[in-house]
Amino acid sequence: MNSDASRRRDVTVADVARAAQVSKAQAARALGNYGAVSDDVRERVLAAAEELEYRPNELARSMNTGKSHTIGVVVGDIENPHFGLATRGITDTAKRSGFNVILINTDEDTEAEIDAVRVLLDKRVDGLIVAPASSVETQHLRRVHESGRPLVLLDRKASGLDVDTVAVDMEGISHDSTSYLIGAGHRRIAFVSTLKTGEPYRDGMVLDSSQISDRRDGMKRAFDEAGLDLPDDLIRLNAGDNESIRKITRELLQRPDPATAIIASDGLIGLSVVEAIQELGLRIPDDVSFLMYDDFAWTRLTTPPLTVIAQPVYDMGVAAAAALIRQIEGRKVPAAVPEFTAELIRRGSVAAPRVTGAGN
Amino acid sequence: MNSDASRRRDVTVADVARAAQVSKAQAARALGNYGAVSDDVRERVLAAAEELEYRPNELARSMNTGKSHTIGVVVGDIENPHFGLATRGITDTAKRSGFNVILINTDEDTEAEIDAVRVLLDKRVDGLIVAPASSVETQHLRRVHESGRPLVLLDRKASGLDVDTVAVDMEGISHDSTSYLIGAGHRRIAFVSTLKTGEPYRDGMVLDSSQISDRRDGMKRAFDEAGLDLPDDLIRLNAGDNESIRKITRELLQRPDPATAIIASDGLIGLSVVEAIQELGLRIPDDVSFLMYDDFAWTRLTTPPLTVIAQPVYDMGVAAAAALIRQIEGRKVPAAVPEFTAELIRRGSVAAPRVTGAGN
DNA sequence: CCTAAGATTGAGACCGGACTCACATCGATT
DNA sequence: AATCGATGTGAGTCCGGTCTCAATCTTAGG
Repeated sequence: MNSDASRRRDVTVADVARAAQVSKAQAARALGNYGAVSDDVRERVLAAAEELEYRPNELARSMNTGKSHTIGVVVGDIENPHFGLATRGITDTAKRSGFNVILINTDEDTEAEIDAVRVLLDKRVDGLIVAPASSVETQHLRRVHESGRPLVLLDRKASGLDVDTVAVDMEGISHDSTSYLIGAGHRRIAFVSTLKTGEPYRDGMVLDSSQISDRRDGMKRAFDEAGLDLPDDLIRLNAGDNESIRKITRELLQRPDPATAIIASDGLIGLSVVEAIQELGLRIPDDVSFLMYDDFAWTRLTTPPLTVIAQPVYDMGVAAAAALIRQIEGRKVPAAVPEFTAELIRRGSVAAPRVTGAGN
Repeated sequence: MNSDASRRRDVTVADVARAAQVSKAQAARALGNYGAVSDDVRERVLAAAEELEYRPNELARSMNTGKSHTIGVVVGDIENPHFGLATRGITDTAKRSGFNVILINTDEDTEAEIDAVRVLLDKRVDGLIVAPASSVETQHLRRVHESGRPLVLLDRKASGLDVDTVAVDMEGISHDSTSYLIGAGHRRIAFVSTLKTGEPYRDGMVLDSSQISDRRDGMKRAFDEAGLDLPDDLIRLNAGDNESIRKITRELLQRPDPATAIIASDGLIGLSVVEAIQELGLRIPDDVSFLMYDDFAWTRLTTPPLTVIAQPVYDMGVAAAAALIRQIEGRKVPAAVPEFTAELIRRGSVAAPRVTGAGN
């Protein structure tokens, strides 16, 4: 009928108003569903809008409402199912409340994170959910918080930053699972984490990630309670790619006084550790016990199925989004973020350590 | 020093201009790095901006440039590592070119997809990458394309829609892997997919997803070439949650004329199928051969390691983003999207079928 | 020393909605 | 019939940038 060529410009309220023979203001009111509009006008405007396939420009709308109905999510790596699931919880919840999600990956790099936060702020997101790469370098997050922009932290705390934080009680679960290993007879328990540090682990070292330092603390408490010393020499940081993790694993198991149990700090590391163990021809749990954080579905399929520490990741994503949206919508009630607890799921990868001559 | 209270309003060019004692226009030019500005003015403006911690409002900028530097990504489920990895490829590439990503999940529901596309368009994204839930219901995508908005499809084609599509040659790899199974002696080869349909599979049925129908075609060709008939009764659609997949698997293996090999159409399904096989007390590959799409890392850890069809998912994400950005930046050269091919990685889950009395 | 090309600069329009304000309209109140 | 609060309605401003345009300043060539 009319101009069917792919015309460039979008249809605006002004166009609709003209077609409906009313003022721009009236058209805007009818379309935006606010103010007073007579039935007659509303009908004509809506009909014209339909006819012209009018779609509001959310950008323009955000301009003067100040709300973009968008939240920014900054995570280390969506490729990691842990974050994938959390992100799912966030997006599901956001969508339910009419919010969209802009996602940015940081590769656990603080510089990238600072940049991501800036970009998101420039885009005027209504709020931010961040899984901070560092619990120490947090000035950028502090600035966000001080500027009054809603902010919720996921997975890790930020030292000295009093914001809603959705995370499990890592110290507790770390303590419990370590005690479990100690109870099974293990003394040489290794812990492998990706946390990047300039130097290898040593006692008393300040760890950049609350998640990791809490776990270390939990392990230490468990050892203390058992009247034993935490084997500092078996705590390994800087586990990066598959290759480096396998190297670390080999080292842990082939040293003079080898680890009899290994705890992997996440599912991706766990994968490589198990691979390395298999490559060494060792058997789980006969030769070495294994336990990892993240209850990925595949852990049920290995032989033996793996004992893991399950975190309610999806629910945590939901809670983070809910808390953020609550802040955005300005409910005064802080309505404390629920506490989440991790759970030790005992499958088959932990057993008593192989008895060696040392015991005699 | 100055007002330290958390003031609400953001700093604008006008504020900076005032502080630098120049006109708004000049300040904007200095900040936006366009037009002619004297060194003196530039310095003062930049200093003032720094001092006031000025940050441009990207929304306002997008308003009149018409570009949001944001691309919309619509996928079935980021929780699925397949999409997680693809998304990673997209975000990495986008970031490198200065684009941000808004992500929306559809749960493979066309209604949700239509909605997602609309929302993204309203937000004036510069372009869209969509993994269409359906290859048949594609009017909404066609409309996007016709409106001239850059669009790239991922993983699946949309019938009759001539847009850049990043996908592997499914028919080919399906043919090859089926031939491989046939070569190993299998005749009763099952195929399990999540594709939702109102009714069970029957010969000649139109399948909603190009991915699935291509695979069916590939299987059929392989059987044809071997002078055999494709066992229609072993093609199962509507595999939903873990429970239903296990049920389907049990049924496939416990029927009178059971499947001797199962192909899972993605890694999530594969997981449940393997679980069900283990629950039945059957062994892979002695009792039943198994092969799945998606080369997830954990497939190396099971006993035996699984034979899989690997797709260069990350690279496909990269290619999709690159193609989209190319469109956005208006390069006339179509620069055809590269062809991707999947690869059959033979690990240990395929063997000759157990010899039964039937052969005599 | 004069003039024109080129560099600077400020005023103001504009993007597409939301919203304020002043001015009708209109049935209801007394 | 005069008055009043409750709608309806249109003109115009604003949000925070970009960009056009005309005016002003420099500065080099003649």
